[in-house]
Amino acid sequence: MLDALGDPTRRVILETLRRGGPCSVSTLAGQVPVSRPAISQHLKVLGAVGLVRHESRGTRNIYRIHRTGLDELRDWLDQFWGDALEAYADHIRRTEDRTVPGRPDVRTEEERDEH
Amino acid sequence: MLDALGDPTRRVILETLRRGGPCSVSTLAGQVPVSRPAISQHLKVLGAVGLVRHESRGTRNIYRIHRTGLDELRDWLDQFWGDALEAYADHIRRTEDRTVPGRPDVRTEEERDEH
DNA sequence: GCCCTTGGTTAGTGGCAACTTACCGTTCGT
DNA sequence: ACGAACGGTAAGTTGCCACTAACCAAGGGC
Repeated sequence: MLDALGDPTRRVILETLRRGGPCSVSTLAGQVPVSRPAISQHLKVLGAVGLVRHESRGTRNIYRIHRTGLDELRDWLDQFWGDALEAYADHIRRTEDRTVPGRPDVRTEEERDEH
Repeated sequence: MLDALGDPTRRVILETLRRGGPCSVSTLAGQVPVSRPAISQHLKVLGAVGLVRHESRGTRNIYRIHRTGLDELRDWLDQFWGDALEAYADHIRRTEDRTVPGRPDVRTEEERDEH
């Protein structure tokens, strides 16, 4: 998924499909500075992770953006965020009992965050 | 940004920071199957795109996840989505006048989507 | 003072993946 | 039926990047 989005030309392909709407492989190859076979290979990768769908129309294959992959990315992002915040809260909680007894404002190094 | 997330070991590093909270470089190197210099280089990349922040503590550098990069990713995702839908609507609108006159339910091939 | 720890940087190497060229099957037009 | 357009696949090359080893600088503890 993120591997698929990691390649710049694949992002250009997605961007082209986004701006121009559904498009055939040759047309796509005309707008992206790369050979047609390369486009095919990239589309294969993009299709494998659900970022793109294609539809045969005669000899032409029309490709379009598909939301499955993007939804997946969004879910990953949301979960990553939530879990990160939770883990951070845990981290604070873990280090909280290291407060020096009797001197509540003196703390171990690890609790201090930001600067 | 997406280039930074494109590398698997970088994602492992992020995941480790997410699960364990803020962490020093050596500790990180102990949990990720890669040498310490590699970790440093990856952290440099992650820091450059705002996915990570570090804080010097003596000789140790404590790294933690930073939201800037993730926010940027979310924004990109939202904008990409919105624009894609809009572009798709445009595409429909463009092909709409190709409807066969007098037979509103007969349409040119290009308007049909999903199967 | 010294030494050990920590970590960023450099130089060099290996492997992978992006790209092109060539080929082949399919489908449309005539 | 024949040729052309379209597009997927295979084979081969190249360039980039992830990784390691070696070196160096800065702090902390004794």
